[in-house]
Amino acid sequence: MPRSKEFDEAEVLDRALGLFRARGFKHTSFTDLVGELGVSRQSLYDTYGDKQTLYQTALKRYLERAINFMRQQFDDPAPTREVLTRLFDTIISENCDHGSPGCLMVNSMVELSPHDADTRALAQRHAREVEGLLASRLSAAQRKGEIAKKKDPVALARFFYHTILGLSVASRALGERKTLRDSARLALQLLD
Amino acid sequence: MPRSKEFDEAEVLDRALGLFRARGFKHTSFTDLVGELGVSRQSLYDTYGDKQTLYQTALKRYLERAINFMRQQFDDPAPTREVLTRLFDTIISENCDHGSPGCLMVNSMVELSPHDADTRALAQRHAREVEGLLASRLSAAQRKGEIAKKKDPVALARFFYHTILGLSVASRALGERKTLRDSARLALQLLD
DNA sequence: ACATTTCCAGAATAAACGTTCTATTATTAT
DNA sequence: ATAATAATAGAACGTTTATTCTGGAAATGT
Repeated sequence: MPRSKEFDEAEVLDRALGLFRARGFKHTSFTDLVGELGVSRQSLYDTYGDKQTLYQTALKRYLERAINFMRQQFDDPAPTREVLTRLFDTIISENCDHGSPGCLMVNSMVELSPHDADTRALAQRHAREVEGLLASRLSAAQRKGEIAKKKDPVALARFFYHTILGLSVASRALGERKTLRDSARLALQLLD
Repeated sequence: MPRSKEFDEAEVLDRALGLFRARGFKHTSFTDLVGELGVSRQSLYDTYGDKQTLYQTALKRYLERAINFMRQQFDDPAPTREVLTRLFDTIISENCDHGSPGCLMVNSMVELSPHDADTRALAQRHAREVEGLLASRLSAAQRKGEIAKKKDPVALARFFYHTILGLSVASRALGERKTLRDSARLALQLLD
């Protein structure tokens, strides 16, 4: 019967994700992966398929985690303003504090979306999901009178999503955490 | 004495810029450039240096144009709100309407800034310039009473810059022009 | 003990890459 | 006309790329 795998499939996938996130798809060679993951070339192919498939798998995992995290934050019964503030701060920290890797989805949107239909589809689906979560929380907050009622929650949700995209780019290339937090605070004043 | 160049150096540089902008640095091979610019390999090397230098030259040209355009928009004595609305709309059109090429600076920030110190420096300098232009126009508008006075114009300027970054990413990967315009309108409500 | 399967190290392959070289032709200023 | 420069096409070079192949060592379940 088979010999069992010597590495943790999920953990190695996460480390691959980290490399792709920091360097991008094209700038991460398969040899880089072999060297830095500590797993042999053949094992990587056997386990995850080719480079493109590995990337897509990592990206899907990343998006799933991002959506779950957001859903979980929005389960918090605290005031929406607080919840959103915490969410933005977490996103900024997450993007800034690990050697400026930015967000894998944003990196993919810029590097791959124009050439790769699959990535483009993932990006569009993810955008709709995020906007949906934001919009439903915002309209609930409006019903509870937590935030101003005169703005369209869907438009507001899209705007906040665009803000997150901008902060991710800025964190990758400029990376001044305090400045980004200030920007997030300012964006949230649109709730008034 | 020398034979004169058969191609317009500036025009070919602009076309190279367009290719880099649409596909990114790594995804644009030198052979692509030779094929699509209609200029021979050797002439490209003789005129612009190697691929990296060509890219940097194109990027600098792009940034110079962007700053000049912004400066020119801000020379308009019209109300700041109108000027900013027009500016955002132009940026969105520019990024959306040409086969989703996005913004070359944003693309560079994501693809190259983490590995390349020169690109990173260019990104930071450009960010400061844009923020500076925005901030001075905003504080002038505050003095004239065109917009609310209670917000810090520097923070507001940074926020608007981050908004531009976000819209550029969204235009590249999602590209729904009307949605982006709505977002820009919403961001500008922070002037109240 | 044995068959099975996975691991690993590294060679092999074929294509694409950036870059340089060669050779020829065309144009200009003197 | 001649010397000098720049254009062209395409071969050549050495590297790097993703991927596959080879062969052997290691470990597991029966």
